[in-house]
Amino acid sequence: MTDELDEDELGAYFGLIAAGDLLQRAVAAQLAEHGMTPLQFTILATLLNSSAGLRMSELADVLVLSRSGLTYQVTQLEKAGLVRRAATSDDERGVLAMLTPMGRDRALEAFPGHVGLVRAKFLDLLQPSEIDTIREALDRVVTALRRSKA
Amino acid sequence: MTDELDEDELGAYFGLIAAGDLLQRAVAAQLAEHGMTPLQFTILATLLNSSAGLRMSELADVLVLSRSGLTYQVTQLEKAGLVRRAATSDDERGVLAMLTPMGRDRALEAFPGHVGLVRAKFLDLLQPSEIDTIREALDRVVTALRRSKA
DNA sequence: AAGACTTGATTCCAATTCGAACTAGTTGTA
DNA sequence: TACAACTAGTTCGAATTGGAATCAAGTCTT
Repeated sequence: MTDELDEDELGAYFGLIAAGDLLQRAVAAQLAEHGMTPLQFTILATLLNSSAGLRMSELADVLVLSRSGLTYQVTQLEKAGLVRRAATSDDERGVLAMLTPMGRDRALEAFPGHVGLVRAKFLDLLQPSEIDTIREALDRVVTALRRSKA
Repeated sequence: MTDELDEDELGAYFGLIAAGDLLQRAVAAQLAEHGMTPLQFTILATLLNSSAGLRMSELADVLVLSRSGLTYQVTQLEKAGLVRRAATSDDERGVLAMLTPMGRDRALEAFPGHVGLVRAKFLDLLQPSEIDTIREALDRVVTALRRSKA
């Protein structure tokens, strides 16, 4: 019995994976219109809340991305003029990533459409009680998975 | 109000993305012990149900993977001796991918652990009613997203 | 204060993925 | 039948990602 999943279980599992993937694809398609990938949007959105900039390491940790991967993306965003690197005052080794004015503009431009898509393709399809259940249940799952990773 | 998401909405959205990602990572870590990636496992598992083999195109479509991506993976699996290619009888252009006996063994070996992980990190953390709600709600989301893609 | 760890970030390399171009076999049509 | 359009699969090139190695700067121990 442990080596099988019944209809409902399989449905919930596939639903989770498929819904997550498809939603991310839809988001990707939409962000492409703004000339950015989901990861790049996430970086910009994160920096939007930190006007003083964020350390590369902090940013990588928040985004659960490898250091080298972040270095690559920040370099891309820098070439595109959306992000700039700055030295940290205290630690000579540190590098701060922060938005350029254009980066801020582009992030703010992309935001409404992103939120609109999430609403249209996800939240608007659910009852408030379902949103509640999903939030609560998946939070439990996320907590468990994060714990077992450390 | 449309350009903001409240706590609950954000929680459900992040939960969906995070739970999906983390679960896939956990699955990946486990399958790595069997020397395969999630995609490779999915390919093997799919072929497990088609003893006569599947056309490359069909397989790519089922897995929502590009043709070239599948070519690459099947080549890898072929090198590993888990899959073999065969000619189709009717269409000279066609190629069938099918499991080797070893491929079948390896897929069957990996299966219980995979199911066990999905249970331990996901299903066992949820009430039956929650599983039901998630399955139903996400199915609606998946349907909507698939429709808007075509 | 010197030498040994540790830490922040980048560089380099291998793996994976997609799309475009390509090859070969099919189908349709005049 | 011959030519055009199409289909199946592969190959090639570009982008992305993670891990190992590397470099520079801090910190700690003695």
